[in-house]
Amino acid sequence: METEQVLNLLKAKGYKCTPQRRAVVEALVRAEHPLSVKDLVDELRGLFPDMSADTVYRSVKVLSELGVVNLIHNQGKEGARFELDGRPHHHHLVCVTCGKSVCLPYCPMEEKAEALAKHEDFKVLGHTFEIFGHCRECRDNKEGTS
Amino acid sequence: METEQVLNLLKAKGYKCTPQRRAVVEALVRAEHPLSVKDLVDELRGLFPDMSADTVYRSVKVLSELGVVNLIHNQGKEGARFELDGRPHHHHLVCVTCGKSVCLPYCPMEEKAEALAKHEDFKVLGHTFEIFGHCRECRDNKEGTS
DNA sequence: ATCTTAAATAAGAACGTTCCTAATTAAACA
DNA sequence: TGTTTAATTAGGAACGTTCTTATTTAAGAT
Repeated sequence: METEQVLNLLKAKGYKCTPQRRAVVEALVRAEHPLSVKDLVDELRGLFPDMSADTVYRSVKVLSELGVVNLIHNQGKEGARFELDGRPHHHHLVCVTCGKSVCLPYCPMEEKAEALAKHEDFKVLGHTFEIFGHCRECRDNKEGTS
Repeated sequence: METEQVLNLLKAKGYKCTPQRRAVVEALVRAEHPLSVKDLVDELRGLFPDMSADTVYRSVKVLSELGVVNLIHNQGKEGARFELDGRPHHHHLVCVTCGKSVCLPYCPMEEKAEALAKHEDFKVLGHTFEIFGHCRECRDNKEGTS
């Protein structure tokens, strides 16, 4: 997905297109892997020396409400990560050692879960699903150093 | 599940049985619904005036590692909640307005997810799955006041 | 081009949670 | 019973995230 498409979507939904937001979108478009808020702030401080972390948080929040960005919760000490969503909704395997995430082409909501929520007369807004553990590489490294 | 069983399990696993921990366990055994850390701290300050929040966090962490306590992550502003796990592993519907949670007799890991993680050669440590939205009551209240 | 206004911003306070450190204490053993 | 030791504790610092407030600004209307 391209920067202008995202910005048009923002406008269409009544959001303003500020230089800071454009920069956040551009950084996400450029990114090869999911970015943390710290990644984004550090990168964007080059352009906007007093860009606040809050602006990044609010930008990615809006973008994920629009479905343009995926939020990857991290169990570990590291914070959340964000990626542009050029593909259908999906979830992640997250390595608690190195923080890397692998996309999972599976969503439990498409199965029984949605029906169960309906059954409880619950208006669903969203859901989380993540698997965390150790990736192959981190397990190999541990063996090597022990 | 009863307090002494839990404490025996703690001992059996090499954890110490401190008065603070006993009190945390007793509070969870007594509880009718999942408790937040604040709930626990407020309640236990009666017995231990300078009980720290950290002690509660560490206690419930140990208990959930032992599989005795379930952690319910909350998306809203309110923090996590904990409940004694007397039943098989399950997940929750969480209302983002009132914070209440409803147990969901369903776990996506039992289905395709486990196989997909294996396929990525990923050593699974755990997972999260929660559905959030508005419960019936909160939707009714909103209609009434608007 | 200017005015108006609702939305976005930066800064820092606040909140939930984790981490660090020094002091305390439960449990095992002499 | 007293000693030793590793686990646990309280307290506060630190971290990620959200909220509050006062200021700025993009976008639409004049």
